[in-house]
Amino acid sequence: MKESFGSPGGSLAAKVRTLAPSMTRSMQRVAEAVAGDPAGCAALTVTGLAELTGTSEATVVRTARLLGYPGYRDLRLALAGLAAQQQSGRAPAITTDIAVDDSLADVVTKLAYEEQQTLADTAAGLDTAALGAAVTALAAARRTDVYGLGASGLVAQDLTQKLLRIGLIAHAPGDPHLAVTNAVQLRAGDVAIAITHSGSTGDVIEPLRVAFERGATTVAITGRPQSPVTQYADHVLTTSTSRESELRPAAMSSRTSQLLVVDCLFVGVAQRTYESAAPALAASYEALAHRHRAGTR
Amino acid sequence: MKESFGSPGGSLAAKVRTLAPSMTRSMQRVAEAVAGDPAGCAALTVTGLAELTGTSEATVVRTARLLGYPGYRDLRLALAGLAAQQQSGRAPAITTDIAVDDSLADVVTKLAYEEQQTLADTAAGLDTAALGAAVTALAAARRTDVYGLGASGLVAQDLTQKLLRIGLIAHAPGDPHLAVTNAVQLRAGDVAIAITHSGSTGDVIEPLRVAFERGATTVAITGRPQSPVTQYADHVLTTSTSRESELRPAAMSSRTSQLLVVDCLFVGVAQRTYESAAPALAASYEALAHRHRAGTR
DNA sequence: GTCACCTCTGAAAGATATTTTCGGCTCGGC
DNA sequence: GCCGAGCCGAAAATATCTTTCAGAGGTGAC
Repeated sequence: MKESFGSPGGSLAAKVRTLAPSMTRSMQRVAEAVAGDPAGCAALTVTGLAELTGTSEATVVRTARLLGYPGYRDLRLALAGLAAQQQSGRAPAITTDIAVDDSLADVVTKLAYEEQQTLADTAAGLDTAALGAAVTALAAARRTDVYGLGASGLVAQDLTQKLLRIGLIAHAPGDPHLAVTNAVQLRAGDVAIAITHSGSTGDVIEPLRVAFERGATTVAITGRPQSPVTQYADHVLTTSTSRESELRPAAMSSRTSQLLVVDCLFVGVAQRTYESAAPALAASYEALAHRHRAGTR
Repeated sequence: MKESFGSPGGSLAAKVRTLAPSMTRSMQRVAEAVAGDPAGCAALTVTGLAELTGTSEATVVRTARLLGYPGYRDLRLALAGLAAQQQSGRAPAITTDIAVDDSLADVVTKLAYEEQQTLADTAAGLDTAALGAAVTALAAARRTDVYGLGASGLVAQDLTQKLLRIGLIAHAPGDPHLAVTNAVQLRAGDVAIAITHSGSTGDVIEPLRVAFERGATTVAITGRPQSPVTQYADHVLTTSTSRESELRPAAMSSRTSQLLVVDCLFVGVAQRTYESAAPALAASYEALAHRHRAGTR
């Protein structure tokens, strides 16, 4: 299952981070060079870049392909564009990681900044076509299952809650065994969504595989577009991967990224089914009102 | 045809005008095409541009030379850069709400933008002193309860998961009755956190009240600093409230905001308890590793 | 520890794109 | 009408990019 990134203009560094794990050593060297000095690399031919990174032309081309371009030529053009953009638009860039001795005010600033960055990267890297396909499938689904464990499990529940609110039928089984038994019930026209950052969480892949084989439309939300989970996904939605540090585990940024994707799905579905979604939203709001005490003091 | 002056690449149109008189007819055609649609021309090969302008490759190359580039290849790179610059120069300026007939690409952009906004607002409005007090209490707590329902319930679970990962004892009872029975067990030195956007969710206030009366340190994470829940809170952490629209319920932005606050709490606590937190984090990471299948390629 | 297998890697062949060459062509002047 | 100057494009020559293929290196099984 191959998915192309939506906008080639999106942050290249983010793309490199996302795909780095699925790269071989020499490809990583090339990717690093490219992400580190776009302007410099744009001036080089395949051969030049191959020599600079101590690899071969073939590897350079392979890297370009992995980054979503048809070949090196196109990567080079994109690089030139990127360089020009950087030139004009000076990024402010808070570079340092969160340290043990940072003040709380620093922590707040850095966390907020990094999450903003994550959001921007995700938005830039999201494949609108795949998103559209997923939305269409969801809007028409008889029922929807959402699989996710750990931090991703919360995202799965979030999506489920939202879909229920607009009158769709959705489940987010937390127990992997139940997930599989649920998946068996799916058939063509139903939708199954797997959420996993690594893309290789067996307990999440398994129910998706079952759903896939039962003919349901399957969607994977993952940070690794080349990972096992995508084998069984009709549509792949890529979340961004930001560099992690000891104090800020990857789970944190992947959650932010996943939530944005899930929100987009939700809003998309709500648009498509507006006629029924709007009253359903209003109704669920009403139903909760009496649970909140009156005043604000 | 709009051209931006001043930027290094932007002078292309000017260059064309200056040199036009010394150009032959077919070269002018090429120069015009290039100045008129840099982005489009950047996508073409020599042959393509020659066909488009009804001329030959040789003429295209000659034109490139005249414009000051060593050959067409370099002109093309410059063109790509120019196009990217024009692209980015266009201010996005997202003002409008998400509408029913927005394209998915618009939805993605707007959602990302609004969430970024929410993050910035939250970071700016966060009371560092209260945050510090809450962190101190958490770091020293014998045990911690986190109360939240609905969307806030997921945030509560998120915090709980994280605290557990660094070796603290935390619970996020989902059932309001259990929450109260849990709260009864708390005493001085323990911490109770209530998460509610409205600040007036009875089922969340009640356990916090109990905890407060048992002498535990209580924290409220709410969007309404004047709401009932704050009566029983030693420390109040305010989340931002952005304007909501029909397609983007308040729950969405409050969740983003709440998660940032919760992340700050977590990182703060991890800093304070670094000695024990670091190995605990590493250990939980290890434990999960075998749940992920090997390959990614 | 050894073997078989699989993946990664770069050299070289093959395909494209760019540059150069060169001869035909047009157009103005005589 | 004839001549020359310079413009123009077809095609050859070159550079660049892409693909193929076989060896290197690592990994897991036995």
